[in-house]
Amino acid sequence: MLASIYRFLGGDNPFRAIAYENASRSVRELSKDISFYDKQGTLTDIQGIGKSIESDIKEFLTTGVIGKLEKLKHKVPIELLELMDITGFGPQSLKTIYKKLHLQTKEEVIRALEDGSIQKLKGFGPRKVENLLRNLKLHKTLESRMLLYDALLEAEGIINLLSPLTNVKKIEMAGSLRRRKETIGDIDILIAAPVKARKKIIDFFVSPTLASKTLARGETRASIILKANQRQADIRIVEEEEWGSALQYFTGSKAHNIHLRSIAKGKDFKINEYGVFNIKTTKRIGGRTEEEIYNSLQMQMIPPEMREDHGEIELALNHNIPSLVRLQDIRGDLQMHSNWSDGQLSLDDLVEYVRTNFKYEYIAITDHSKSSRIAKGMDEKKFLKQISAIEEINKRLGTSFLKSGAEVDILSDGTLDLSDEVLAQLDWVTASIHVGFKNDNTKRLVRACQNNYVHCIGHPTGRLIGKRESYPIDFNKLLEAAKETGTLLEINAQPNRMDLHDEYALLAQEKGVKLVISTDSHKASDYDFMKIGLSVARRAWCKPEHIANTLSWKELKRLFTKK
DNA sequence: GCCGTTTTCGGCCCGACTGTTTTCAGTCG
Repeated sequence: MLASIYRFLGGDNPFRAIAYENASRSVRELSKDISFYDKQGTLTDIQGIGKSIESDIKEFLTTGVIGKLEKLKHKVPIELLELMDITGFGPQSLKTIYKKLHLQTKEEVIRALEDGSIQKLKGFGPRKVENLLRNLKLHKTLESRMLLYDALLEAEGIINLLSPLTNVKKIEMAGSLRRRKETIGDIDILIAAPVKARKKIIDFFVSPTLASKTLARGETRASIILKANQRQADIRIVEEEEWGSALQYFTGSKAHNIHLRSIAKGKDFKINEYGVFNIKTTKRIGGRTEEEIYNSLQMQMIPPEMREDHGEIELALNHNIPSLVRLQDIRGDLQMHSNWSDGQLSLDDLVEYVRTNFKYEYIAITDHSKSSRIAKGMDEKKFLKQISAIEEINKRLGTSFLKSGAEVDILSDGTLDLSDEVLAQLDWVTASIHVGFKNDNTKRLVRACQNNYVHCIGHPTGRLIGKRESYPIDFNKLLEAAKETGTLLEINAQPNRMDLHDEYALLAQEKGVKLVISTDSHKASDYDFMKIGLSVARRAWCKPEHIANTLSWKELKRLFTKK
């Protein structure tokens, strides 16, 4: 809020607004609550927080308000500032509208746009007014973001259409999509093509095949609203020799790039989307590959998933970038549902499909337990029957590929929905909470960890992105319990779960709690979700050693000798 | 307002696109 007020006030010091924006972003991205840092007295260790903002935060934590903000609120049309979230409404335009027409609310602005009074102002022509109105409308439909998985599918579709065009030398996703953020605002695609080929590529991109609206089009870039899902997609076209610098630039994040550029500046280099340049000689040093960009600053190449300016640049300068876990490191999927409960495939079909399409060494069938009625949960008797069925299939195939398992419900008191006798006979037990989202579930989860037959806690926070918040939970207590009992935590790879999310997965990784990436699949197309879980792990800076299902089955079971 | 491997003062990423101008300001990513 302070950031947008200062942005609006602008004037003598525009950098104050930027400072507040930076601080606000840092606080938003903290893994722990801000009061934690206050208690520790480490607020000013947070990037972007100095003496002044520290005292603002302290004031807010003790009194619930910031005096400075309350005063400023009376100096600016506070309701108008909301409009700055909408494309086209910058501080200067709003200021003009406010000063000349004395408008106070969003509704008044919309009316003034429609009745032509804004168009009479200097700098507001008919096109601008039309765009502002259109962006206002658009903002409503674009409020929610895409899930990573949906955005990936959409982007792959666009790439498949564009890549066969003449002279498309290279094409790749960029932006938050390439960094694999859990939700995506718009789809960014980068293309390498010679100048003469660009017009045809852009013509195709903005054509009705893909676009329902063209937002902007130039010689090197274009923005459209996709026909398929009414989301925004952008393309940029560069020369092949600019590929690395352009890909680096358009992948971001913004904070990562700004940090990188300031380092470059200190070395008398300049980085832009066209390459790395020596400022003094104006000579181009590199830019054909991303490696050239980072290497020119004596840095290691940084994987896209790490580029958030959360300390990865310092790691790269010290050549300490971890070798992140890769898809080919994953040796098995440990949460899969069959048609014995709510899955679609029979055990036979499931095994055949996975063995044909994946190179796994093992998979665990983890059907639901009896209290999950809606999911056709199974009782003890049925689990015993399934164990024999699995044995029979393994025997017939001459392998031990298929592991018997369960996704057992954690009941309200923290006990489990299956008897220890049956749990003891299963190869793999994941325990999850499926009901009771309102109460603090820390105790339930800790008790589940303490059960000797539980290997893993499934979707530990219970959130559904955009639909349901996590149930209340003291995550640090869960981490302690997991660490103490040697219980693993799941990165559930369902696109709308991604649970643990990247920040919690990072905390677990730092604490030495091992993680498991599982698809929680219910049908054949779900098996692909593994890559979603993998991107969470990579955003949490996980190496293979942090992920238990990169181990062979023998090594995996050895983790539980304590239990 | 924040920050520091040239700096505790003087910087703060940088180029494309749009629309309104008639050479550029505003906005975005």
